[in-house]
Amino acid sequence: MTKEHTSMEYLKEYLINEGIHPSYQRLRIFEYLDRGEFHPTVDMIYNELAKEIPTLSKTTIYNTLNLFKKNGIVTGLTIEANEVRYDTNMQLHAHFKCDDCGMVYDIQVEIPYLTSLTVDGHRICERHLYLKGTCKNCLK
Amino acid sequence: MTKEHTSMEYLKEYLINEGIHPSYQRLRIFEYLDRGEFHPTVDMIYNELAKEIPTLSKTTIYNTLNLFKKNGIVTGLTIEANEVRYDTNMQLHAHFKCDDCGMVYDIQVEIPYLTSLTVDGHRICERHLYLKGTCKNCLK
DNA sequence: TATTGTTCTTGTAATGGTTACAAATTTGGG
DNA sequence: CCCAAATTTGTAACCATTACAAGAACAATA
Repeated sequence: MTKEHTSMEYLKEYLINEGIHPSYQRLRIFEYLDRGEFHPTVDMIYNELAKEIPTLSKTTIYNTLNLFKKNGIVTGLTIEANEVRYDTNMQLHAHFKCDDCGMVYDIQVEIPYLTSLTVDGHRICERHLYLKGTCKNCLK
Repeated sequence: MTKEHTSMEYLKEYLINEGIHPSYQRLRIFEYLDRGEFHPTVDMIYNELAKEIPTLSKTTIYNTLNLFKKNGIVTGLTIEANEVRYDTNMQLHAHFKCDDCGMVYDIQVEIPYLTSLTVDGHRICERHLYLKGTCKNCLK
């Protein structure tokens, strides 16, 4: 998915094309993920969506995210050991996490090396580039 | 630390120089980590060392690894959400994890971009490049 | 060498994120 | 409208990690 805000109808089509039955919960979860550079955790998704979907269960969120991952439309970022953040932007890019405020930023990278299909004879399927430090805003 | 096997005496000096009191447990844990490209988990360290140090506690391993991390002589790799692997090689390098056998390989990288101190105005302190796929051996 | 305060280690219990599981609900096709 | 399949839900289980406090080892001093 791109970062532009997209209509529910479009997202529904998108899920169907990716072989995912677009149930109400799945659609809402995907829509929330796709809103921008949120990179939310399961808790963030739950806390936000439970306001509008009172019956929502955390298990559903886990199930849904695992389904999305299996179908390759979402990736989990394990920048920190104790929290997985989810991203719908499947294009090759890096992530910067601020140690102060916890914000995770998308970083566009131009590293031809990363697009290589193999390294030292190993076949590469996934690439994760994580940077940590103090962000722009917290440096002020 | 480099990847060459090093004597206990040298490791002891090294810990002292880094401001870490070299207790027996700390020394043995560090020695185990430094043996090669193991990148072991806490469980691996425990299972291996408990054979020779029957009183060893997992809490000690956690305490020790956290101390090592705080003093900057060890880094935790969060390639997977459910397991942290530990590395004494503090030089900038990437890691490749095989989805089949679970092995984690060191990858030497030559990416000037990664040594940059800032990106998009954020100050970078840590860099992690994780690759996943199928390793050389499992491809056969 | 005995003393004493400090550091280090250990076991148990608590915590928190994730998964397993089975019941309840919703959905789609005939 | 009804039934079978898929989806959602809540509870309980699981597992890695941390909190905590007691016990052991250590270092410094006299």
